[in-house]
Amino acid sequence: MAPKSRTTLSAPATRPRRGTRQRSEQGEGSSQRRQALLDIAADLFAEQGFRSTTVRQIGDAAGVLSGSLYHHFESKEAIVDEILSAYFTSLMATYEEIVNKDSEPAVALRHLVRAAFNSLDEHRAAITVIQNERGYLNQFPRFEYVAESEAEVRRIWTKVLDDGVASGAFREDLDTAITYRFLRDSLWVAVRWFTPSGRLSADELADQYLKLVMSGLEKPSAWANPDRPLFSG
Amino acid sequence: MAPKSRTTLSAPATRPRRGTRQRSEQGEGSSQRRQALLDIAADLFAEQGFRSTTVRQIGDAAGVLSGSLYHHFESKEAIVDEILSAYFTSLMATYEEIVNKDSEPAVALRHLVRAAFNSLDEHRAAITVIQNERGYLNQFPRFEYVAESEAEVRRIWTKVLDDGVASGAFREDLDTAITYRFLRDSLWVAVRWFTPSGRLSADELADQYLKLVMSGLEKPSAWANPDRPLFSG
DNA sequence: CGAAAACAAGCAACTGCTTGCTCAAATATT
DNA sequence: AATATTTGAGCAAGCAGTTGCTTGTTTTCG
Repeated sequence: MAPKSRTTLSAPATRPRRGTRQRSEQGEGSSQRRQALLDIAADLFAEQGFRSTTVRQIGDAAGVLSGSLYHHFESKEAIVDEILSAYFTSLMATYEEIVNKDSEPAVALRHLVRAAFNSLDEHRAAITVIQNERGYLNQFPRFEYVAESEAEVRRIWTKVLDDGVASGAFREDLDTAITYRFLRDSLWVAVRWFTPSGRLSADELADQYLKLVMSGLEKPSAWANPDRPLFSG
Repeated sequence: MAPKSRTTLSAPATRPRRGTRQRSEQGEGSSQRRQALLDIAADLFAEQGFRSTTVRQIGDAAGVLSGSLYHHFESKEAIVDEILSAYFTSLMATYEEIVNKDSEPAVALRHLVRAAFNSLDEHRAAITVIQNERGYLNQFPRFEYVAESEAEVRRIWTKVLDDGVASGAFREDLDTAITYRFLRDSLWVAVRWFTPSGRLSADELADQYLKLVMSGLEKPSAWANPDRPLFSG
């Protein structure tokens, strides 16, 4: 698994660069078979991580010899690459929609939290791989976009927090940088135990989480209005 | 790295007791060299994970050929085993001390949180490996104690939360099981970014965290006493 | 048909681990 | 003190199996 100076970038990269003939619309070709293989690989990556998953395991799970995978994908790395880019593309679209609404910070935060929980199941593999293998992937130019996208995500969340502090919705002594890390960690790591078939749905879990995070563990003191809303909006 | 039906236990079986004195009950011997090798391996495990770290990398980092490691350790698994058991032994001792004090739930919680942050640096490798490789290690009887210890940890934390709800210190509508998971996740995953040489010390970070988690993001309403303590105790 | 998909076989590099040996320092015996 | 023995630590070489990937051929099927 040497770096192997392949220059292809992320998924939207245009060149299939496969041999002589360029079959129409290849590369991004979306045969169902191809997508099925991606899903199978994603499941394994989510379970065992990227490095610890072998191409032979992927082949076995797909009922195919490992060599046959290379008819569909350039390399094992190309497989995660597609999984990761799909995740970030989807995530960024969701975020765009949320922040473009220009809602109150507390409302925007709720939308972000819900979006996070709702993405856990569909993008389990991407989230797991990024968490467990960020350092490793960072070595490769191919995966530079991962760090860039993460920075963008951080900017979006932090802005919502900062806006909330500025508008008086959140406590003014909030360290938004650290708060973001706590939120991000607890949200994304939930990928390890959250399943939509469990006791709580993604939205219910998001609401539980918001209640905890907005109002805290502590019981409101007796002299405080017991009916005050958990969060405004 | 298959489970491998564990046939040879090697050395101690055949060898008769050494002459006059017997020390070094084999394996548990703790020369400084041995400890140094453990530390080196721990750093690599923390950086790359257990499965992705090779014995040759450990050897290289120690300035030794990989084969020489087997003079000190039975196997690569034996190395993580020692790292993990050391962690749990230390953690349980700390917990014992905390819960034996029988303090108020909010105080006990604070102690638990501080203990968690303070363990991050010293036990970085153990915490990282457990997080990223729990599923894999669970396959082996050798590592059964990991799951058992984790369950014990969960019991301890959950009891503190339940006590807090019962005593009225924490809000009564708290789902303590879910709350524990959120707390655990955000605390333990901080191992990825926390360094004691950073902006905040472990205790300072613990206090930031407690402030967030006890009182929440939301600004106390105007009619509430602005001087109410963040947590009692 | 002819393209898409899979197979069979294998390569070079790497995996955890074992073996037989060296060698200096510590310990025991004379 | 001088000699003999044991021990701790390591090296060099290599094992059997696994890794990602390649190549040439065969099957499947619209």
